[in-house]
Amino acid sequence: MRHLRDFQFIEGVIKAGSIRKASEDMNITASALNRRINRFEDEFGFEIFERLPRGVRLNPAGELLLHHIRSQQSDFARLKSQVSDLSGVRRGHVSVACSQALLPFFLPREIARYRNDHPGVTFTVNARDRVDAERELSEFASDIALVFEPLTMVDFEVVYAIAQPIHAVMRADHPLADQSEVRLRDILRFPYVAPSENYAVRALLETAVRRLSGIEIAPVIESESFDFMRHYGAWEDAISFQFPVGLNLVNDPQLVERPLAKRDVAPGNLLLGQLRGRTLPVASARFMQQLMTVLSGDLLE
Amino acid sequence: MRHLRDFQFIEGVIKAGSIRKASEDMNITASALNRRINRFEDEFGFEIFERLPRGVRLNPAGELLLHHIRSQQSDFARLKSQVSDLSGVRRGHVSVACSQALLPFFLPREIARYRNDHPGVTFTVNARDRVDAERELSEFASDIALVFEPLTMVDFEVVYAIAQPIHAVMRADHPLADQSEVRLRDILRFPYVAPSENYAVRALLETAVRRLSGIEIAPVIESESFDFMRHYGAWEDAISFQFPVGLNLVNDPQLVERPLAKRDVAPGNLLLGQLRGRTLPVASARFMQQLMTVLSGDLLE
DNA sequence: TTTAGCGATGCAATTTGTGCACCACTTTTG
DNA sequence: CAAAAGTGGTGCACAAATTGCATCGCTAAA
Repeated sequence: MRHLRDFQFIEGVIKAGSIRKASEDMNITASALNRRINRFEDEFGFEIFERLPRGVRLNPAGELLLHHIRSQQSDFARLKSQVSDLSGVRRGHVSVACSQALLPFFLPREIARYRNDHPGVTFTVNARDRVDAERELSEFASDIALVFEPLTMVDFEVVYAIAQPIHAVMRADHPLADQSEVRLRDILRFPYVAPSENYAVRALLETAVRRLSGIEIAPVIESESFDFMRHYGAWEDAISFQFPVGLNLVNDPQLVERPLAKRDVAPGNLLLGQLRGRTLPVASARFMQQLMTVLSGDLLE
Repeated sequence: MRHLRDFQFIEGVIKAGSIRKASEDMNITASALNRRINRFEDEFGFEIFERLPRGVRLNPAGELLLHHIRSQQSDFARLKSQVSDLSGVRRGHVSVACSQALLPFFLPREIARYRNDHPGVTFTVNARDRVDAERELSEFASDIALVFEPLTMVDFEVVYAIAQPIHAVMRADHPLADQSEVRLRDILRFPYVAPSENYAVRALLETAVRRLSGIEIAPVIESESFDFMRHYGAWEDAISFQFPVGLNLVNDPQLVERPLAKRDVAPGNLLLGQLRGRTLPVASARFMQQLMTVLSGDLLE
């Protein structure tokens, strides 16, 4: 669109780091691009770039402008999707940043269900940790985030939160498998695998174990991949940990899941969120609505 | 700004109702303006105007676009104000749509206090009824609304609500003046003035009186101007009604105010609000913050 | 039926944007 | 220490987009 062209050029310069480099990327002469930038700054009333000997860099005013540009592009995309909506076209794109745990079962199921009703809607799904997820939201790179307790919460607006007790996953013939809930103290006597430190499951386990003084957490395997840990159980009889939303063991007769006793370990919080103050495109808003519905339903089961 | 020019032209056409009329208002030929509109619709991918024999009118897609335009202009203004803020300029403009009752004392006092700290900030204040106030918010014509219980609430986001019991205003030598609170039944025996039907005070009184079957509300004067009604008390010994936030009788020895008994008349709700989902300019957000503080303080007094 | 007002369009004039060559400057490189 | 390789900025001629004018076809009001 015509009215966003200056913004696109500005974005290009930001990404390239210099006007000349950007000009090569964008099929325009450096001089023309330079004049566009200068004219914009003139009309805007403020400089937005620092001129350095090796290129340009955004100044604080430029940072604000960049956020405005991103927000504006996203707004305009939403407008177009709304308009095609009322023309009966029903298209759109949803991008989700989520914790690893949701990749194998939960999100595929939900996205398939959504696309069954709205085949014109496409998706982007990326695994992101809590910090990156929030950053993606604020850069308008993702519409929706679904993560476990982000650390920093300035731009993250929690739309829905659901407590997730940690479950222990073990073989069906494991000595603890006949208990309806398992005690942390019992688990620590058997081999177990655990995620590395910057994952919510590990943080909660550490906190809980620290209360049982004298015991230290000592997984036989430490990994960042929940997928790996879940499959490892097929080879060694070791307990792994997962949030229920990441589990779907009904078809696997070899494995069972048992919740950890609530008095031992605090539950994690699965947070469904978006960029604070942002109005989502129709498709994303509807998908978020579906997630809320299914999450609150899971709670009731 | 350059990138908003198409939008300004579109707005002009909407306001004028025809391309030719708009072209006269905006120093451009009808043909050029016509081509701008057509080109925009081309690039946008949808028509936004219905072509009628006597001019043009927005179609539904155009209505959505118009809202986008308004929102965009307001966003850009906010961006500029933020940027000048970090240049240390501290300027801005706040526009308030409010109930009549707040015009004589409350808003003048608060605005003066705000401008004492921020002399660069200018204000627009307009008296609007509940429906018009909400419409102004959604058209980005006002930033903040301060009204008594708007009827329709779709676009009105209540930021702060405070209950306001109706007070009776009477001469200091009135027979009821020695009571700390007055009963509705007693008041109805004396002459009183009341606002016309579409004001919250009147609606609450009607509801209350309707419970006292057999009695009908019968003001000796009915007016839309609270100012007039308050001053009328100087000429005839009649009771008038007001919300406390609209009163400031400490300097007037002739008049006293007494709350109506709570069990007789429900209190009104003074609602401080903005357009749902909108991020206000810095100046407006700060002024709103001040209003919240003072309103919650008034509650404690 | 006439008339007045509307949006659309072809064409020439004009304004605006672009590319090229070059400048002044700073950091990196030899 | 000097040359080289970057950078953003600028004057000038040319290309492209925009505008204004005249005019068409159309519809509702007079």
